[in-house]
Amino acid sequence: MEHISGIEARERIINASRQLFSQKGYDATRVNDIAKAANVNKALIYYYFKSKEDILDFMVNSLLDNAVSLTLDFIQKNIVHLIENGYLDIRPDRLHFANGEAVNQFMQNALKFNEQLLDYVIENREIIRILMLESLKSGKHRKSLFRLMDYLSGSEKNPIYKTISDVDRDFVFSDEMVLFEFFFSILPIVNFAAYYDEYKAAGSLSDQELRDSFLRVTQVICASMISGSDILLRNNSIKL
Amino acid sequence: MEHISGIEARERIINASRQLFSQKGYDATRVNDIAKAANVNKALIYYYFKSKEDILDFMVNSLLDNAVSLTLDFIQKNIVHLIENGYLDIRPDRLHFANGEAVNQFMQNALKFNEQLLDYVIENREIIRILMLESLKSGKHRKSLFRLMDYLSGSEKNPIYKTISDVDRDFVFSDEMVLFEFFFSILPIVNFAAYYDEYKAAGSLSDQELRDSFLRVTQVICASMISGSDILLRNNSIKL
Amino acid sequence: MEHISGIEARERIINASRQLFSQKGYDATRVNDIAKAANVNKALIYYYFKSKEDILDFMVNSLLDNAVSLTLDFIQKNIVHLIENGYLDIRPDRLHFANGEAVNQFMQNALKFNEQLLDYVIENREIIRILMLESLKSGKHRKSLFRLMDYLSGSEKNPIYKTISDVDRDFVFSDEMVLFEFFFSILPIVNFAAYYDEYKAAGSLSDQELRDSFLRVTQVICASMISGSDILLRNNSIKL
Amino acid sequence: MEHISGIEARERIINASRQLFSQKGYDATRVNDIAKAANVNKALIYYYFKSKEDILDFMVNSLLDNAVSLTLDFIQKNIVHLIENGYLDIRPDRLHFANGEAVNQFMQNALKFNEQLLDYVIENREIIRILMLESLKSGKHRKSLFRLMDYLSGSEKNPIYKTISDVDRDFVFSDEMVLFEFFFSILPIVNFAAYYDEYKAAGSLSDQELRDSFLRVTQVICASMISGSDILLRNNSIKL
DNA sequence: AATGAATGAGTATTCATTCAT
DNA sequence: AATGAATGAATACTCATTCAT
Repeated sequence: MEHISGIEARERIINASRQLFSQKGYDATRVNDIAKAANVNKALIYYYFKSKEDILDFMVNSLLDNAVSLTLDFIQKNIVHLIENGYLDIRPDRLHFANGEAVNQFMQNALKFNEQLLDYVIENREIIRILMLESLKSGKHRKSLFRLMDYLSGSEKNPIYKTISDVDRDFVFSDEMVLFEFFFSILPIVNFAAYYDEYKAAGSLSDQELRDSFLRVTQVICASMISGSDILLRNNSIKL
Repeated sequence: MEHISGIEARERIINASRQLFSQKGYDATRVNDIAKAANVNKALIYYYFKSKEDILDFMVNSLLDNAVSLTLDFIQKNIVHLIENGYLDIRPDRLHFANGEAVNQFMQNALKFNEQLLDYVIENREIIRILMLESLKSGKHRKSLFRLMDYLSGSEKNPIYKTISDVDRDFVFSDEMVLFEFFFSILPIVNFAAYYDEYKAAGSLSDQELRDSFLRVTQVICASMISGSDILLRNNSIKL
Repeated sequence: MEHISGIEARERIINASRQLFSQKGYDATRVNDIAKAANVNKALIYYYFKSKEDILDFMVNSLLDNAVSLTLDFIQKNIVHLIENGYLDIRPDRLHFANGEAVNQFMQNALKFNEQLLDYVIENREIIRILMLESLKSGKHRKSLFRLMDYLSGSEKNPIYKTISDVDRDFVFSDEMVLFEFFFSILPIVNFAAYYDEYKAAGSLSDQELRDSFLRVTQVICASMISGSDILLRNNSIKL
Repeated sequence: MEHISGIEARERIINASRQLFSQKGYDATRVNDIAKAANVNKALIYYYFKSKEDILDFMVNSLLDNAVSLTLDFIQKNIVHLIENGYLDIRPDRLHFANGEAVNQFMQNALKFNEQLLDYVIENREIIRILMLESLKSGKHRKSLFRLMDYLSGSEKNPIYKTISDVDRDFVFSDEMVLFEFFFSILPIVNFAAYYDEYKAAGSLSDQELRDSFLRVTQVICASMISGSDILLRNNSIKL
């Protein structure tokens, strides 16, 4: 078997694995099939990776690393700046902005971030699917998805927390805010990516419409966290 | 092997399967392990079920049937009644209520329904997990989760649509509303159930607190669909 | 595949394994070959044994157990009796007998024991071969052969030592005696069994002649341990 | 990978192979492991050796050649001289010496030879181990160890026989003597070397003590072949 | 002399399923 | 209804060897 194109064998193995893991799940994917799809000798897979699981680990880790750096970048460029200048105060229940101007700027930047994030997850939806699949099982990657949630918690090890904490000493994540963020922000995005193709096949929206619709709702959710919105969390107008 | 308790062998097989499928995923679960966990002879599994897949099918189908009848019941008892009496008009972007009284009644009933639904999915979270797991793969059950979305679409075959349509001839589901409902209502609940144990292990909330927090947010999302809320969908204040 | 004869499948697997391990060594024996030789389905081997190594373990352990019980039996019936009646005193360098009569009786019994032992090892020479093979490697059975040597050492756990010690309080194995016994008694017998077929093929002796010749030499070695023989161990006529 | 020391790659390959073959056996040794242990590229092994087996052959052959020349040297310098001068007559059952002086000289020289031989085999115990390991299998080297026995047989091709035969026309090896020599002289030495490390780990003797003990017993065995010893072979005092 | 990449044929082990009783 | 034994087809992984440079 020759170097068919410039894409190196190792690269082809990763691509084929991603596609197959994403389609059939890790367990149902056969190393044989990866070899065929990647057009390499089966043994070569073991030349580059210690085991089938090693391929999975590699992919999961790269994804998480990327997602986190994307988020950190946003916070660094936006939240930090607003807090430093006194335009934003993060309280347990809401984000409090100094004025409408600050709100507008935040919402605009949030939109940009969400657009960027959405594009990233849609592009990487195969790995996201794998990540979800594995996080639902009891194996090694059960907690992988929850690593994302860790970035919503207040630990010194959490770079996101630390970044905000450095400029806002009083800052604290409330449990309910974390839950809200996780189940109504992170997971919807992850789900959106994971079920993107399914959803598109089922619905009538185009790529662009689908993306925009989702973004709009994302902004709604985002807005609901801002003080002044009549949608409130705990101890507020809505009683259980 | 004797009848250790009154629980029949078939029942034990189903329980063991549910637990194992939920933990390790269908593919990674071995018929051998099911036999051991159910404390039955491996061959007996094939006496009760045609194949390993047959066990999965059985469980997925019973869950979906239950979830749908639960929802239909809610709609029958609430939505239908409100529409018939002219208190509610479902429009593409929002739910329009005749007065505050109607809103209050709706929100109260929605809360009851969500409580009921939440309890149901938490109790059946193992099967939900399996359902998610399988819906992420390309196999037979890939579309199982999307069957739920079908109940948000306007098809004569959809009993929910039909039920509402019977009392509101103009009624139509807008694409964006379906998307909103699916990604920000159904999927969060499904995810909540699927990740319930993981989330509890990671966070600090008790069963009750966790459930209440989630319900509160659920109400927020629900409220955002009601006209008068300042959170609006398409063609509204939030521009992309 | 049917029950071809009365010999059960498990038995056939063991026999085939013994033969193949003995011929080619454990590592060079293929589970496939065992299956063919035993005329069973390859998977059936894993029904009866956890792994290829498990078969080896089973065989090595049965052999050692048998050999030890054979030896214990001899000591119980002979040595113990002689010591109790004051006919034999085991000293660090030699066996001291009360009179020629005792020597004769001992030598006769030793001959019987050696005959029995020789027949046993020749019959089980395949496993002995395996045992030697494995004891030369660094794996799990490296020390298996040395378990035999343990029966020449003075430990309360050693049933042979204990048996003799019970009737002769002063009794002690000298290091040199153990070495002598091990390298010039046990190992020659083990080697004899292991190389039996090779030796026969190379030499001109019949089964009977070969066996008798070896026995005669065995007796010589045995006799050399008796006081009065002019062949002496440490601190004796032969100086280095 | 660079030339780490002056030891050439080929040398390092041989050393690594010897060690690994000796530890794990030929079959269980991987070419990969040899490459790592020798700190050379795997392909380089095939530059120096035709195949894995080729490495084994090389080592086995060098050992045997050395051992034989060592023995021939001893016979040339001692036995031949004694026979020529009429001091020694080799008969089927025993070595007959003309007088005590001749016996003493022989025993002294035998001791020297045994010391030399012992040092040689201990130093080369890794290869000896390999030789034993392979001689127990059915492969190409099954007969390697028996090549040593060939030097005890009366064939014109046997340089040892020829050397003695040249000075003692009546000389003949009796079958029983060959058996005695092989199982109670050659094999114990070979075994001693093969199990040297194991034995040392198990026992309490130092290198020096262990070597001396073994030598002493060797002399005992040697002495038992001399006429006048009361330990006799066939047709003698010990009857079966 | 040296090496990173590649490969065909295996190798132990597993697994869902079936059979005979 | 229940079971111990049996099986064909895989399955992940290995290994000695070769190739191209």
